[in-house]
Amino acid sequence: MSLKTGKIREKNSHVILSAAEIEFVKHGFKGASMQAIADRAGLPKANVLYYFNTKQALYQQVLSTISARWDSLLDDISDQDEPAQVLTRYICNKVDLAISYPNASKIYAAEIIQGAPNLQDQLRSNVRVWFKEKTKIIESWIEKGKIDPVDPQHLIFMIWSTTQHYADFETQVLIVSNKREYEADDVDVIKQFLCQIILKGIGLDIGSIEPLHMENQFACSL
Amino acid sequence: MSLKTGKIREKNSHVILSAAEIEFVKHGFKGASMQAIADRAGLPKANVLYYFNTKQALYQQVLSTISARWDSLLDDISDQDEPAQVLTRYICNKVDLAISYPNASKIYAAEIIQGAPNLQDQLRSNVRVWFKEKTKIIESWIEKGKIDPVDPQHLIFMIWSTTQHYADFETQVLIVSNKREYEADDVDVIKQFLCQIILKGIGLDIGSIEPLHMENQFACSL
DNA sequence: GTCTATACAAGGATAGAC
DNA sequence: GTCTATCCTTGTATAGAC
Repeated sequence: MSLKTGKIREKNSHVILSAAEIEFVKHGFKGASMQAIADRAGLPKANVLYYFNTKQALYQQVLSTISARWDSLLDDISDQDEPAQVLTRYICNKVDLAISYPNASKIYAAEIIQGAPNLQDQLRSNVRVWFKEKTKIIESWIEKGKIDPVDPQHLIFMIWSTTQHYADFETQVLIVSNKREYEADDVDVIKQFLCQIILKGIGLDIGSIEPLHMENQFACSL
Repeated sequence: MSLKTGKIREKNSHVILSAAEIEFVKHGFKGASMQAIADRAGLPKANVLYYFNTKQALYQQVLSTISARWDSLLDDISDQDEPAQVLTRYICNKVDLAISYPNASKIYAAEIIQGAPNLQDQLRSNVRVWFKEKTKIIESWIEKGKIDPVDPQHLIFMIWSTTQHYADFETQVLIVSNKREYEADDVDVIKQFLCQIILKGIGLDIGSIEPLHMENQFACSL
C-alpha cells in the first residue's frame, strides 16, 4: 500500500504542477488562486495544500522544474566545434524548447518582467557565470577571426530573445500571422530563418555548416 | 474653480496612472491591488476609484496609453526609402522606446503572455493589418532584389523581439552583464549591434546607409 | 491519505459624512 | 471633489472528521 500511495502522490503532484503551470501563466503568481489550480487539477483545494504546503512553495517548485529543463538542455555552447555548428545547434535547441514548453518560457519571462523576485539569486550566480563563460568562447572566435567582431553579450541576448519570442509572444505571433497553432513546418522555417540571419549577420556563411550537424534540426531549403 | 478642479483632476489622474503602471508591472493585473496603487500615488483608495470607476477600467486606461505611444512612434516603415534606411530607423526608434518606457513594454508583454485577454481585438484588427502591410513592403524589397529572400514575417518578429528584450528582460540583462542601469553608451551599442547583424543578415551592407539618415541615432564605430 | 468546514486576512467596491 | 467607514467576496491556510 505504501508503494501504491507513493504512486498516487507522484501522480497527484504531477497533475497539480501541470494545473499550476497553466494558472500561473494566465494570471501570474499573485493572480493565480489555489482554488483555480485545484479545480483545474480536479482535486479539493485542501488537497493541493497537503502536497505543497504553501502557494509560494508550489510556485517555487514550478520555477525550479523549469530551470532544470533549461539547464539540462541548453548548456551546449562549447569551444570544441566550429562557431556555425555550435550556434546552429544552440538556436535549434532553444526553438525546440520554446515550442515544446511554451508555458515554461512564459512563466520564466513573467518572473523576469516582474523583477525576478524569485530568481535573483540564480541569475546572480548560475546564469551570470554561464553567461561569462559563453561570452569568452565567442570572444575567442573573434580573436581567431572566425566571426566578425561583434559584441558577444548582445549576440547571446539576440539568440535568447528571438527564440523565446515564439513561446512568450505565441498569442501575438499566431494572431497576426493568422494561424491557430504552430505546425512542424513553422518550426523548421523559424529555425532556418534565425540561423540564416544570425550566422550571416556575424559573418558566417550558412553553407559552412556540414549537413551532418544539421541533421533533422531544420530543412535547408536554400 | 472649475478650471482649478480640472487641473487637480488631470494631475491626480496622471499620478494614479504612473503608480498603476508600476504596480501592474510588479504584480500583474490580478496581483496588483488598488490599495497598493493608492498608497504609491499618495491618495486614499476611494479616491483612485473615484477617478477610475473600476480596477479593470484603470488597467484598460494604462493599456491604451501604451498602445497610443506605440502607434504614434512606430508607424514609420514605408516603401518610400531604401530598406537599410527604413530598417535602421525602425530599429533605433524601437530601442529608444524600449529604453525610455520599459514599464509600458513590460505591461504589454505580460498581457500577451497571459493570452492577451484585453488586447485580442486590437491584435486582430489594427496590429494584424499593420503587420500585413509591412510584410508586403518587405516582399517588394525582395522582388526588387534589394534584400535576400527571407521570410518577411519572421524579420518583423526578429526586430520586435530583439528590441523589446532590453525592456522586458531588463532585470536579467542588467544582472548578467553586471550593470545597475542602462547608460547612453549602452543604447548606442545596442542600436549599432542590432542594425549591423540584422542588415547584414538579410544581405544589406551597413555601409549603404548614408550618414545623413543615421543622425545621432547611433555612433557608427566601424 | 483525503476531504469538509471554517478561521482570518485582504481585496474591490460603495455609502455617506465633510 | 475628497476621504472615512463599511459591505461583501475571495483568498490562503488550517482543524479536524472520515
